[in-house]
Amino acid sequence: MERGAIPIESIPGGFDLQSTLESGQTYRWDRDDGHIYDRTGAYGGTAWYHTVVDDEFIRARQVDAHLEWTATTDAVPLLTRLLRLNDDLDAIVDATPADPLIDEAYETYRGMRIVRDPFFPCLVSFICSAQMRVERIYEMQHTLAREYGREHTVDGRTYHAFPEPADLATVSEAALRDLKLGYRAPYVKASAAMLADGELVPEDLPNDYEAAREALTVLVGVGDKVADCVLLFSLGYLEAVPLDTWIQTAIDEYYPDCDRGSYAETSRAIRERFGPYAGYAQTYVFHHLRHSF
DNA sequence: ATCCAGGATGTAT
DNA sequence: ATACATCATGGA
Repeated sequence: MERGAIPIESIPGGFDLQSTLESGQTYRWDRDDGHIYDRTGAYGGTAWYHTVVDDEFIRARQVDAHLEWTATTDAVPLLTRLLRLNDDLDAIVDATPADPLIDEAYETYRGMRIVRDPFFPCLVSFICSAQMRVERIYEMQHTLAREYGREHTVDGRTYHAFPEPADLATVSEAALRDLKLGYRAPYVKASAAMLADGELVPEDLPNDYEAAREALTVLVGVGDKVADCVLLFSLGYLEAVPLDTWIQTAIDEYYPDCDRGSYAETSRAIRERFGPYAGYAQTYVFHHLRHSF
């Protein structure tokens, strides 16, 4: 195992590991203490988190102004990619128009970053997110990894990667339903098969945001909202604004003029108001609304 | 018991 | 294009 520490001061705009990993963006990091998704605790905690990505095991925590890690390889490049450590948060905040709600969210959770999750686990987690609580989405992804993900043994303990598309494409729908995926089971299986067959290649998606969103909806169980989540939390389209129930409530209360009736038009109105990093603003507001509840 | 949770799909208009 | 019922599961 290798180990290291990234000084927080070297991360432009600061960093907060807990809010980044426990804000409903990614479902691929587990806390060592087994306590998933602590909605009551204050941020700035020093818990260890771990994940398996690209056949590598990574463990990380934030303490004493450092992002500490141990891993089966040099984790700095991986952490930089997964947690978008090169994003200049100050510049992103500066580029976002002043707004009371967004300013408050940025102030409260400053340091939280958009993640860059691997495509397939991100896709599956948000297909599963339909009409589902965040805590249970987490459970479903954990179960999928445990049942069908490749095993990694580290210090005598077993961890699991997330399954590949081909792994879930060949699983029966009934088996997925047994994992409590409900009506999402056939969606996951069908989309996994499409990816395994190369019917959609994430790397070949158009650069244009709206075109990419439209292209993603060919997958089963993927509408505009899930597509936006994948574009934002995996593919780096920082203007993507997932219009979920929480954000819709915020629109009703704070930005009623942005509600244009349809998803596409409301999305455009929100993006015109909040700019090229509207996805960052959305994620801060989403987390702020849920966490302050 | 009834409602709701990071929605999408099939069908009818 | 838009409106509606339907889709599992578990917690409040």
